[in-house]
Amino acid sequence: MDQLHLDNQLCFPLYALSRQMTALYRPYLEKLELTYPQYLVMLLLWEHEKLSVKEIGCELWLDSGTLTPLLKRMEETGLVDRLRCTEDERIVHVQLTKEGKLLQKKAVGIPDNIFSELSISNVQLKSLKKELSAILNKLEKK
Amino acid sequence: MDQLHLDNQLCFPLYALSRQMTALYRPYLEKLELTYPQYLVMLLLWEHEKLSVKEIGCELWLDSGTLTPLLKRMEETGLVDRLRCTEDERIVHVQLTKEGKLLQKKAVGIPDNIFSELSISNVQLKSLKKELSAILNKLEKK
DNA sequence: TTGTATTTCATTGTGCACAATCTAATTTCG
DNA sequence: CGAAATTAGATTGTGCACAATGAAATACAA
Repeated sequence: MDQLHLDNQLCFPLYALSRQMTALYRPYLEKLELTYPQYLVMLLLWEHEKLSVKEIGCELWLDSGTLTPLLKRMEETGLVDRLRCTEDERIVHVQLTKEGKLLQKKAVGIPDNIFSELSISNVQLKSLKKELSAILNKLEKK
Repeated sequence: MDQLHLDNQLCFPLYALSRQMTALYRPYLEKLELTYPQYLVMLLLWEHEKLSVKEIGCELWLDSGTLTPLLKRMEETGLVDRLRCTEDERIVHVQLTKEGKLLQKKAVGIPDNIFSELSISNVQLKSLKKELSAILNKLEKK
């Protein structure tokens, strides 16, 4: 029954570390009044002028049941606008408000701060990221 | 602003892969009527006759706000007993019922099934687990 | 011993995640 | 064209996570 020991599970450190990493981000994100998933949406929208809910979900591996209420909260706090597409009314486009765009300035330092708290080498960080991404991309999206 | 690109974040693949991994477990765990965090509690209790809520939280990095309702649900489904300690009434001990112990037989095959779905080498799996655990253990528990 | 601090768990409230279901819009195909 | 299938989001319900607070029991110090 060795496989059933917690120590022998890959998934557990993945699960635990993922939560602890978002806990590392939390104090920084609180200053911007963002949660970690909201921060991920902001990262996407700082890169792309306009994205549909579908596109955001595709990037973040999240479905509308998660994104719809999350984006509504972000709309309420004035970070994004949600616009029903006129050509295809099934689609909702999301884009940053002026305030949302300005928030980028306050977020610039976050990755460096997190990195320094981790105290691992840049090389190791990148190889780890690569390994995790490789596994992730092998898992089929339903 | 390169650091603010989704692709350059370590935390994102960690977050996304963690969720996708629990999604891999889901079909197997549904047959046992367990969620992934409940499965982690079962792993601990299959190894240890009796654990306090505190000890479970310490192992899984979860607090009572998460564990209390989770353990109550597991008590309702008949997997565990929750017993207030008589020597120190602040403590609640958790232990498996007969049914809970028997469930181990049905769970034995799960890790191998997950492993085969991942299609990565055993060596890579172990080194990855080790790296993640190392980072995790460097992060201070509050 | 008595007041204070600490420990352990429970409770409340908010925000994800995600399955299941629904609605409306669009596409496809006979 | 018109019915059936597909697609994009929204809704509902359940179960985590976790901050903040509270309550009760124990430890500890003066």
